[in-house]
Amino acid sequence: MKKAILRPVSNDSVPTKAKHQRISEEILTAIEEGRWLPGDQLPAEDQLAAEMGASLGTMQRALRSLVQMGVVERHHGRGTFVSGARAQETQLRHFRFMAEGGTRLLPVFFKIIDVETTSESGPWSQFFGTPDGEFIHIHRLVSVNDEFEVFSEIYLPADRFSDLAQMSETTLNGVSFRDMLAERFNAPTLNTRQTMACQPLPPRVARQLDVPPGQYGMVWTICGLSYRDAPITWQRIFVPPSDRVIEIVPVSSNGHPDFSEAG
Amino acid sequence: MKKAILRPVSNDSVPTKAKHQRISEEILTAIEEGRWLPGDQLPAEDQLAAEMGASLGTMQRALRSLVQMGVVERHHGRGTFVSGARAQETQLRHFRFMAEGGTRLLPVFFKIIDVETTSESGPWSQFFGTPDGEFIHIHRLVSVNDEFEVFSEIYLPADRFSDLAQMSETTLNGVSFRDMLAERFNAPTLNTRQTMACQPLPPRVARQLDVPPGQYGMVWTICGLSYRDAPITWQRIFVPPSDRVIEIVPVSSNGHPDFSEAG
DNA sequence: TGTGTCAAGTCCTATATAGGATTTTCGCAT
DNA sequence: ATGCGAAAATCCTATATAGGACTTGACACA
Repeated sequence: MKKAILRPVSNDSVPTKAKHQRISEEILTAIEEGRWLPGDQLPAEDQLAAEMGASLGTMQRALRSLVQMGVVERHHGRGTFVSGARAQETQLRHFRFMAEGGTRLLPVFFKIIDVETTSESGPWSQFFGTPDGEFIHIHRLVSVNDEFEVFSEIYLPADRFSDLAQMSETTLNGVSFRDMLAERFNAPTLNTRQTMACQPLPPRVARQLDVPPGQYGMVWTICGLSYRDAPITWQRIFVPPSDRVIEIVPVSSNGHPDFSEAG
Repeated sequence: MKKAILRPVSNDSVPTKAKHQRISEEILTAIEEGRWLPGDQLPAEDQLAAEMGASLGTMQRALRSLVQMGVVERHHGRGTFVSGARAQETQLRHFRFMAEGGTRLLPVFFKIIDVETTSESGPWSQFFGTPDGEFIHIHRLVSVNDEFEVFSEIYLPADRFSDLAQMSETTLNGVSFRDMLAERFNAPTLNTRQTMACQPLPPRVARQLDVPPGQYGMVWTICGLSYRDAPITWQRIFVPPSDRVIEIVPVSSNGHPDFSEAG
């Protein structure tokens, strides 16, 4: 290629990003670092544009993309706000439980079985990228709509969430981890990677769920990601089969107004 | 409200849509009606803008949203094209099969077991909104990576796809329905609704898959939607458990460059 | 024949600007 | 106090315009 020769010496292989992208990332970083907290109102778009040396149109485009990511919300005539845990309630569950008619089932009760700290390695340590790290490991029984129960285990990096290990079990009981992590640790779950398989339930789980040993069920793995896809939770949920057809439906990842601009 | 009183009489409760949305829909309609076919190149953006009486910026915004929907593709310096089946290959599978290491498994072989026409009602007729309609009903064995097999049944509305019923089984053997419907019937699957459950496999399925009767497996329902969420396929897939941990991973609905503008 | 250059076609980014729509605030008259 | 109405703050849509970047194909030249 001739052009390669003609290029200036500063050939940063990174193909310079568009301004609206850089702005979008800059704002994301600020939120990620907690300089703006969930619920906070951002400066007005024209003010932001001026501050960051961009035109209004460019700033609007950057903000639109943040809206799509679920990081901020904009309200006509009111302002732009950092999304809180509440806002994400309906978002980003790739799956959710559903009854036969199509009505939605919600996890209503979380009962802690035990909390321990471990440095055991496994898929979770791979997910967190810290093979020798310490993890908080929590077993829970989750009741869905008071109708049936699933067994859940969660791994969290111990260093980042050390405060959590010291919370009493009674404090943790009954709360949604996702909400708690978003509210108390500025670690909202913005995206997930999930896998699912049909396997015999482990003996311990079968015992807890009160099903026969060797019973098949669904094993559902959920990796929770936050800003910039930083890993925050590794979770495995064991779902026993039930004859009242309980289903799991996928929800699109950005929860979103799919194709919001298309109406 | 004062303003309500001052409003003109033509109070169409439909809150007038934005121009870029109307344009986006207009183009979508044209594609939907086959006035532009998959692979076709659309006029240049400035030309389109002129034709439809919009500014360049507005047209670009409309086109961006169509890109996000997966309806068209734009290539810098080349043009804007209606997405074909090929383009959707990586898109919109909420789930896909995956081996333990994370490598992807692809359905490689489709073997037709039988094709029949039925007016039986069921969840499919509800999905299509035609309780008394006729449906083409096809049973297939699908081989994934030559490693394991799943059993699949598909329902299609007979009126729309009558040509299909007349195709010979040998023609249908081995093809992906999604690709075939997109290419031959201008009915690309742009979105899906899926549910999953862990249940005993029906006797017939267990026999076909060569697993013990009563064996638990995953029952996976996929409703395929096309332009404007028009229903096109109702499919149910029966997956036997396997000890080589076969998993199913969700893929975000628009397949996309999730948060494409954020980098 | 192969090669390099140039031009046309196309999409992409960005700006400045104007006006409209929605929500909140606040002062003022009752 | 209460309610009304104007003003301010904010987001939303749309336009016109300028220049840059990528792709393709034609044409001249070796």
